[in-house]
Amino acid sequence: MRIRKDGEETRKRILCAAFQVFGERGYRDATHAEICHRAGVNTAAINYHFGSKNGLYQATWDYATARADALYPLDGGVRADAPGEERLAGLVRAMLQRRADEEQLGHLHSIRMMELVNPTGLLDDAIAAWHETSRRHFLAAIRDLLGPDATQTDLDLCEMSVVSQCIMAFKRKRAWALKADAVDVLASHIVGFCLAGMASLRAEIRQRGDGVVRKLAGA
Amino acid sequence: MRIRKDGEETRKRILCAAFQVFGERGYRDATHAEICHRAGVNTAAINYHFGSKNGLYQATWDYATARADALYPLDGGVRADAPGEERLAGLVRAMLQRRADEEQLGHLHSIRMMELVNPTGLLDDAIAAWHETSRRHFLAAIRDLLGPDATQTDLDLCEMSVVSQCIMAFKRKRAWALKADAVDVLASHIVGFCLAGMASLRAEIRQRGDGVVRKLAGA
Amino acid sequence: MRIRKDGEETRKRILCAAFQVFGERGYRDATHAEICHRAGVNTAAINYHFGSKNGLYQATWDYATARADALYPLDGGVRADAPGEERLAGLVRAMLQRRADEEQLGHLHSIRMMELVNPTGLLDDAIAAWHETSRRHFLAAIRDLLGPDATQTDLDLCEMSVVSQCIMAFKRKRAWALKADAVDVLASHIVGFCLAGMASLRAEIRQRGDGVVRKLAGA
Amino acid sequence: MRIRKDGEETRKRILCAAFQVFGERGYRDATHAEICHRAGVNTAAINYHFGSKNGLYQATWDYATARADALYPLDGGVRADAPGEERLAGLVRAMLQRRADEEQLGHLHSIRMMELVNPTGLLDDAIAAWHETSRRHFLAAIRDLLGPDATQTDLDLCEMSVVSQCIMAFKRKRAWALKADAVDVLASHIVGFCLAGMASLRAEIRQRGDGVVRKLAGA
DNA sequence: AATGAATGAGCCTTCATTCAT
DNA sequence: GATGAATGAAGGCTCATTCAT
Repeated sequence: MRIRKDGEETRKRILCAAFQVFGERGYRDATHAEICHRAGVNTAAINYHFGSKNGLYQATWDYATARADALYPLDGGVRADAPGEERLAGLVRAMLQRRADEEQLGHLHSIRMMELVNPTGLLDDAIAAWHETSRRHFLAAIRDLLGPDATQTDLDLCEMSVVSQCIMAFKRKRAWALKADAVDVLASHIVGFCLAGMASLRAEIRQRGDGVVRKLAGA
Repeated sequence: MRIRKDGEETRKRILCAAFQVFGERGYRDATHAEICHRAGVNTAAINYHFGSKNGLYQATWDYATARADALYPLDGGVRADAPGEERLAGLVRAMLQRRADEEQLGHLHSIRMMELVNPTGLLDDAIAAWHETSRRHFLAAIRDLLGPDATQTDLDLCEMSVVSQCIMAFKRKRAWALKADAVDVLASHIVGFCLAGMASLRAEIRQRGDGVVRKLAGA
Repeated sequence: MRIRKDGEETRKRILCAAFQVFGERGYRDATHAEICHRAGVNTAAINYHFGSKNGLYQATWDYATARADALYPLDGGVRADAPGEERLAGLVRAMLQRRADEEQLGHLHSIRMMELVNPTGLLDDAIAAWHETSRRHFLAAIRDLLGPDATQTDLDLCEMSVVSQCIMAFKRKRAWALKADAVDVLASHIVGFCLAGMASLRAEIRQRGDGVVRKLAGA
Repeated sequence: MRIRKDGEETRKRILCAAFQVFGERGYRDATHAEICHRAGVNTAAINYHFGSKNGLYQATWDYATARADALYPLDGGVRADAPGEERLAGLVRAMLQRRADEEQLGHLHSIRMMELVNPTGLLDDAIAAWHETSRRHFLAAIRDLLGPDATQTDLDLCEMSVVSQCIMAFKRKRAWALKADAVDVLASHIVGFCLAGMASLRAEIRQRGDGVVRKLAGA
C-alpha cells in the first residue's frame, strides 16, 4: 500500500490540510491525526517533513501568507501615487477580499485572530512583520487624508478605526442578509464611513492648529 | 482540621478561578487541574459542583455576565430619552470600560472573542442573547442618528462599524502610548469618528430618498 | 473494575515493580507499560503518583537504598573501634551480600552499574552521596592497614582494588561452580587477597619513608 | 555531483560511526539516525549494508575487536616463556591501555561493560569467545604464580581479582589526580597488589597441602 | 459536602524498517 | 550502489472523568 510520491507533493498536501485544520481549530486543538487523515498520509509524516507540530505551524503560515500576498497584494493593487481616497478603498477592499475567500485564505485570518486572542507565541515574529507591512500602507493613505498636521496618535487611532471594521466585518455577517456582493457592500460602507470620520477629524485638527496659532498670535 | 466550607462559597471560589483561567487560556486549554489549584480545591470538585467542564463553563459565563452587567450596564447608564449622540457615547464608553477592567471583567471579553474566533458551541445561545441585547441598545441610538429613512442594512452596517472599533480598540493598544486615560481617549475618538460617519451617511440617505421622491414625482 | 486501594500501598506496588524493571532493563529501556503491568495498575498511574518516569526513577532509588541500608548497613555491622582487618572483612562481606540478594537488592547494584557505564544523569547526586559514604568506611579501614605514612594516592588505589573486586565478583559468577556459600568463599578470598596486597604495600611505604629518612640523615 | 564511493569505504565509515555511537550510548539508545548522520550517509544505509541494527552491532564488534587485538595483543606482547610476574604485568598493562585509548578502543570496553550489565544477547557468543581467550592468558600466568597445587577455584578467584581491578580502575579515575601517566601508576599498583595477594595465597596453598600430606602420613 | 485515587482515551513524538527509484 | 520518502508500532505524558470513601 506504500505509495511513492514526489515528496514535494506530499509536503504540499500536508500543508493544505494543516492550513484548514489550524484555521478551523487553532493550533492547540488541531491534531496530527486529523491533519494527516485529511492529507491521506501517516501520522508520522508531519514530524518527518516538518520536524514537529510547531514546525508545521510555521511552515503553514509561510505557505499561506505567500499565496495570499500573491492573490491579494497588501497594497490593494492601487498605485502609490493615487489619491488617498482611492488607496484607502483599495486597501479596504483587498483586506475584505482576503477574509471573504473562505475556501482558501479566510483561514489565514482565523489563525491571525486566534493568535491575537489566545497566542501560542510561535508566530509572534511572523505576524508582527506582516502587521507592520500592512500598517505602513494604511498609515500612508491615512496621512494623506488627515493632512500634514495630524499627530501620530491621530494616525494610529484612525488606522485602528479602519482596520477594526475590516477585521470584524465578516464576523458579524450572519446578522445580515448580505451574500455574493457582501464585499462590495461592506467595502463601500466602510470607505464612506471612514472618509467622513477622517474628514471631520481633519477639520478638528485644523481648528486645533488655529487655536494654537491664535494663541501664539494673541500672546 | 478540615475547614468547613459553605458549599456556596466553594462554588464561588471555583467560579472565580475558572473565570480567570477560561479568560486566559480559553475553554479547551483550560484544565481542571489549574482551575482547581487556583481555587484551592480538589480536582474532582468541578464535576461535583458543576457536573462537567462544560457545565462549569456555562456557569462561569452566567456568573461573570451578571457581575459585568451590574457594574457597567449595557445601556451605558444614559437615560433612554437622552439625545442619540449622548446615548452612543454612553454605550461606547461602557463597552470600552468593560474591556479595560482587566482584573475583573476583561476576561469576559476574551471569552467572547475566543468563542467568536474558535467557537466551542457551548455558549452560542447565551452569547447570542447577550449580543441581541447589546445590539438593541446600539441600534436604537443609531436609528436616532441616521434618521427615519435609514434601512435595516444601514443600521446594521453602522452598528458593525461602531462595535468593531469598541471590540478591537484595546487589542491594538500596544501600538500606542495610551495609558490610564486610554478609555477616555479611545471613547472620544470613536464617538467623534462614528458620529461623522453617520452624519455623512444620513445625508446620503436623504439624497437617496430625494431621488426616489423625484422619481415618483416624475412618474 | 476500579479497585480503591490505600494509595500508599499502590505507590509501594509501583515502586517494587519499577525497582525490578529498572534493575533488569535500565532506565531507558524500562517502559511505563511494563512497570504498570507488573504492578497491576493503569499506565497513567506512574505520572499520577510520581509525576514522571524520571520522578519514579529517583523515588525508586531512594526507596531501595533505604531498604538496603537497613538490611545491610554500610559499615558492615562492625564496631568502628574493631581492628582494621575485621572492619575490612565486615565491609567486604556486606557489599557482597547486597549483590547476592538478587531477589531484593541486587537490582540496586545493577542500577548503579548501569549509571556508571551509561549514565542518565538523573541519579548523579544521589549516587555520588552514596559513594562518598561507602568510600569513607573503606578508606578508614584501609588507613589503619596501610599505616600512618600512606599517601592519599595509596589509599585511593587500595580502595579501588578492594571495591573493584567486590563489584565484579558476582558478575563472573557463571565461570565458577560457587553456589549457596558463594558469599563466604568470595569474601574470604577477597579479604585475604587484599590484606596481603596492603601488607606488602605497607612494607614498601616504610622503605620509601626510610629512604627519605636516610637521605635526610645522610645530608 | 554524487561522489562515487567504493561501497567498502562506505561500510567502513558506517562502522566507525557505529562504534562511537554504540560505545557512547549502548545498543538500545543508539539510533540509526545518529550513526548515519555521523557517517554522512542515508538512514537506509544501515539496513542496506548490514541488514539490520542487529547486524551492524555484530559487525561493529568484529571490526573493533580485530583492530584492538592488532594494536594491543591480548598476550600483552610478552613472550609465553617469560616468568609469570612479567607476563602478568604485560597482561595488566595491555588491558589498561585498551581502556585508556579513549578515542579509539575505549568504546570496546564500554560496549563490553554494557553487555555485562544490561545484555542485549546479540554479542553473547562473541564476547564469551573473547573472554575465553583473555582468560586463558591470565590463567596461565596465574598458574605459574600460584604454583602447581592451586585448585581451579584458586585460579578463578585470582583471575577475578586481577581482572576486576583492570576493568574498574578507570571508572573511578575522577576520584584521583592521575593524568597522563595513569596507566603506569595503575598498572604498577595493580601488579604489585596482586603479586602480593597471590604470593600469600601460594603460601596458604602449601600449608593446605602440608595438612593433607600430614593427614595422609598420619593415617 | 468533598476528596484522593485511579483510569481510558488520546496526543505528540521517536525509531527501525521498507520500498520505489 | 545508494537514497529519500513513508510508515506502523510504541513510548511518555496529559486530562476530564469516575468512584469509593
